[in-house]
Amino acid sequence: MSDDRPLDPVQLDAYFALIEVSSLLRHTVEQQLKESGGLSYVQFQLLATLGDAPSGRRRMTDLADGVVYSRSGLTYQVGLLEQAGLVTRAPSQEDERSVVVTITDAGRAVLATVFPGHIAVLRELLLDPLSDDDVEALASVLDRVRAHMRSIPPRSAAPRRRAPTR
Amino acid sequence: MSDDRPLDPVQLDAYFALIEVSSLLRHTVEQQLKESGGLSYVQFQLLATLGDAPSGRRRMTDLADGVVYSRSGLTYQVGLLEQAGLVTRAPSQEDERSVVVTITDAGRAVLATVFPGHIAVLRELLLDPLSDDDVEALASVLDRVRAHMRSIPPRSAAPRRRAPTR
DNA sequence: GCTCACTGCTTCGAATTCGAAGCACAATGA
DNA sequence: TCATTGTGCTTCGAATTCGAAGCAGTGAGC
Repeated sequence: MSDDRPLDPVQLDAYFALIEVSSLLRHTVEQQLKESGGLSYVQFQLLATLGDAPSGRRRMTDLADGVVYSRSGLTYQVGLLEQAGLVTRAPSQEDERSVVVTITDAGRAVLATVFPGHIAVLRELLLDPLSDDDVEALASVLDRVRAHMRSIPPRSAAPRRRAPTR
Repeated sequence: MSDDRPLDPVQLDAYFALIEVSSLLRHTVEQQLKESGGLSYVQFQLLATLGDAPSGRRRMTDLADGVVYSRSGLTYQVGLLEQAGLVTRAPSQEDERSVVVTITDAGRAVLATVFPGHIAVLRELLLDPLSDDDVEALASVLDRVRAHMRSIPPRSAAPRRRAPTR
């Protein structure tokens, strides 16, 4: 099925540049977040996701999906946020298994504190060297890739306990 | 200096898409590497960098720069690769402080084993939904961003032991 | 109502990660 | 030459990460 020829230089370049740019961006952002609000990148993503949500709440599972993260890691980080008073955890009414996480006022406050610096880093590193058209093009291409990725079943789609080939 | 206005939706979208795409890509690639060759992503990057180098050797520092990684983490991972027999470590002749890492034949073999699957994942996730022009555009924009990032002094550029403001 | 498979989350241990501190060599300059 | 500063790497401890296993609660089928 899949094509064994090597990638051409432009494809390789796109790939390497993507990895390097996102790594560097993430590193810098992480540092800014730590300095200005004592947050890790994941914690910021979680708070931001919650801040966007209708009433500031989401189920653990939905959070994990939005953040590309392992379940256990999520439990850990949400635990830290809870300790810090930035979120609240409570079992769902509808489904006794689910846990609903809610952002607190303190959480929103931290978010507000951290945001300006966050945006400044984005501008400085990512946006400054690009024209509006560039940004548009980048968004357009990556949107398409993202949609494609989401539509593909994850590699280990095998359910938890399932007779293999039987 | 920096502009306090919020980002417009397209800019935000470009940013979020960049993060999500690179995270998902990295996750999937990592998994493929682990299955097919028992390598972590960093280990693969290191081997690939060495494989590209003139005579398969590089100093630790140069490796770290190419990979966006902490020094101590590099020491750890190179240690693992050495244990596995995929690289060799030896002090540099010219500078007694430096350590020169060299890829072994076994290392090249693993690289060769892993590569086809690696490329297949790239195609499947990243390249398939894109036209040649899209890839070209992506590479062009990200190249520019990468060059810009490299030209900016790292945030904590302060030398190791330095009187602060004095 | 019961049973059985599934889902949502947490706990556990092992592996990886980072930054700070330490060690040895190098280079500068008095 | 010798002190002083700087550079390259490693070691150390603490924090984070993941996957596997475990524990309820749900829901489908009988």
